Amino acid sequence: MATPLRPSFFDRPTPRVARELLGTQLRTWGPDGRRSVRLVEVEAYVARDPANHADRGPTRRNRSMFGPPGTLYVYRIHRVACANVVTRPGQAVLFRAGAPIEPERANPSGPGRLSRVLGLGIADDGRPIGDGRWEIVRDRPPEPAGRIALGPRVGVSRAAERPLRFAVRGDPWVSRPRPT
DNA sequence: GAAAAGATTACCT
DNA sequence: GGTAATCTTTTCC
Repeated sequence: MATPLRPSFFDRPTPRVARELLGTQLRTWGPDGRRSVRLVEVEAYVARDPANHADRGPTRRNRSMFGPPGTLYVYRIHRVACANVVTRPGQAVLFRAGAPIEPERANPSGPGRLSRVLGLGIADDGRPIGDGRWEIVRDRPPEPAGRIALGPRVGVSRAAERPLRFAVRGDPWVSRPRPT
């Protein structure tokens, strides 16, 4: 009983969407078939947030962040692609880590490795959820609040103190540094 | 047009 | 734990 998340799921406050994404399955389809991970770590990028790529309005890089809820936002940092899902205009949730499902031996711990495992790249920027290329499904109840660790976001130099990182407490696939 | 910074990762000691 | 790799986007002059 796997329920695909619809665009309306994402049209809610970003931190709440982020929290509820923990434990869901993120799936893609590509030349090598289906790839999937179970999300164990995400970060919220919100309004009036200096760490948010969209904080200074639309640019070429972040234009997909102003698309409808459920839009995929992929950007490159150094040599790495990182994937997000848009919630409300100019806000998104970054997929930081997952537990491997398909293939079992993959290492999706870290936003770059997660995108790599799923085959997501710049070419996928702007794709709507459920378009046949990617989807998110819920196949188990949401993680209870007591099993979620909150902490500061990783690698950001501005608004670094805001607790907008969400992770499944104690999960071995959560990336470093592990939140307490 | 030039320069700096970066939502990272891999590999070093 | 620290740092280099590496390259695109953004920002500033």
